[in-house]
Amino acid sequence: MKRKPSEVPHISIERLILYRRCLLKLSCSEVFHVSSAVLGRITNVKPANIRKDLSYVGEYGKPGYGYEIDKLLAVIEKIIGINKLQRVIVVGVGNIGEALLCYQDWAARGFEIAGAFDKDRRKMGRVINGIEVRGDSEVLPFVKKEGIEIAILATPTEITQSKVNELAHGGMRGFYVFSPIVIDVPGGCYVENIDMISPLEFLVYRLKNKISK
Amino acid sequence: MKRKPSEVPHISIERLILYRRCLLKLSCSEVFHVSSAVLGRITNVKPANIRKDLSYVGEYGKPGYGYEIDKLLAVIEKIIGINKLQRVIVVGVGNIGEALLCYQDWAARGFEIAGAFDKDRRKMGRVINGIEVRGDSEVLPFVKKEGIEIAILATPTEITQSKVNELAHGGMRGFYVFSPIVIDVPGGCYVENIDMISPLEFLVYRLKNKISK
DNA sequence: TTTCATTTGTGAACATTTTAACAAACTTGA
DNA sequence: TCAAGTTTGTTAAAATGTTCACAAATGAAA
Ligand SMILES: NC(=O)c1ccc[n+]([C@@H]2O[C@H](COP(=O)([O-])OP(=O)(O)OC[C@H]3O[C@@H](n4cnc5c(N)ncnc54)[C@H](O)[C@@H]3O)[C@@H](O)[C@H]2O)c1
Ligand SMILES: NC(=O)c1ccc[n+]([C@@H]2O[C@H](COP(=O)([O-])OP(=O)(O)OC[C@H]3O[C@@H](n4cnc5c(N)ncnc54)[C@H](O)[C@@H]3O)[C@@H](O)[C@H]2O)c1
Repeated sequence: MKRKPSEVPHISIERLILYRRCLLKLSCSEVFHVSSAVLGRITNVKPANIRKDLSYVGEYGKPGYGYEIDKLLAVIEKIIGINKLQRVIVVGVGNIGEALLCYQDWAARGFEIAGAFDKDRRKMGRVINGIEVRGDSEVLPFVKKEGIEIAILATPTEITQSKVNELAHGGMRGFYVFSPIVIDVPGGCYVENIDMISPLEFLVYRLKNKISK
Repeated sequence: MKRKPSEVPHISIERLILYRRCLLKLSCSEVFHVSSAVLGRITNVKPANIRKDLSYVGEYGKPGYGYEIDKLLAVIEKIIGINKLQRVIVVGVGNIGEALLCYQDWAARGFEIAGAFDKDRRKMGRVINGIEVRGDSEVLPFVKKEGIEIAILATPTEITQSKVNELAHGGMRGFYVFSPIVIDVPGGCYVENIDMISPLEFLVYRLKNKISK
């Protein structure tokens, strides 16, 4: 029941991303194929659910054998669109921004931090993990020149929305935002938001009510 | 249609957490009540959905008027279990751990970082944002003495699972884990996991396929 | 080659979640 | 006090997501 990528349920895409993460690890070992049962044990997803997710993107498994890991990885990465390197920028090099610059696995996940920007003069010019922090005013020329479409925002909550507006106006299309607020973007732009604290609040709820998920 | 808390759909709980975040901001302004229509505009959730979520936890709205913000906040916080201060520890004071210690809004969200632990001698003894970093070996006595039930883990991916095992064995019940791996916990323990990179991968997919959510 | 044990892909049943619609309840202002 | 306007809580229908169960396909062993 192969569908066009845009018709794959969002929730299946989210699981595909999870499968990929686990497959990447498997592919470093001496295993070359994996069954939905085994992948299910690794990911905590029911095998039938995995097979259905994978059926949306084509038929890549062999009965009695399972899925070839490398082939499956390639297919998932193609569907998600991370089969080629994604170059992104980081705006706001504070606590979170600096942690992101120091993250070691960007390349393994298919990303490259092409540039980092902060308006604080004390941060400008610093080189963190090989990435130079530039002045905030350089961001628009930079992304235009480098053809960057995605920005990660780790700016103070109060200024994040206006920063998004400014970047969207300058042609930025995707925003990954760490501020715990609901962000508006103009048409043709897309935003993903994480609130790093919400899952902790959910954990408190689960603990209190003994909910195992 | 009031249910026991444990029967409120998980997805409604997640939205309650979102509502709370927005209500907290509203409560700082001069507004005292809010309708599902207005809250819907703020949160990007359809009003009917909001009313249904709230109906699971009781009837707190007045027709023709809306919901009293303070009352609603109290109810949501009671349901989630964050009506009293939650004391947690941070294990692993690297990039993420340090960012967490520096986060300014813990108190506003109902949390307190009661302690921080790292095994690196260079970090031990440092005081970050008023929180002393202790040696890793002190963690079990500390949590026993202080009655801490929840740990935030920002340790290197390779050691996170074993750290969870150790803490679970020592009586820790809830784990909030930043390593991008699936974590196993013994019965009676609960884990929430975030992979800070996955949402970015999802953003790439949405951008490629023009999916507005 | 044949048999046996696996495992896929999928249709159908089941479960959950969202949405629309509206009577009833409340506020406001005349 | 009453009428007009607003907004809730709830029902039922629609939409979406999960799980089951099994025929068909394949690999592996004899
Ligand atoms: N630190 C955490 O653990 C944590 C946890 C949850 C959420 N958050 C959220 O993440 C966001 C970032 O948090 P943080 O702790 O890294 O903040 P931070 O204050 O440490 O860093 C913000 C950085 O943005 C820079 N900045 C300010 N205005 C700018 C501009 N116009 N252009 C470019 N850079 C600018 C500042 O100079 C600073 O370096 C905040 O919205 C915060 O609420 C952080
Ligand atoms: N940095 C990021 O932006 C980022 C992004 C995505 C995911 N993550 C994940 O978050 C986790 C933490 O990342 P990080 O960048 O903060 O790592 P980090 O290496 O900067 O910090 C890890 C800290 O844990 C300490 N540690 C090691 N063993 C310990 C032990 N047994 N007990 C206590 N402390 C111990 C180390 O001394 C170090 O200070 C990793 O799993 C990483 O993959 C980080």
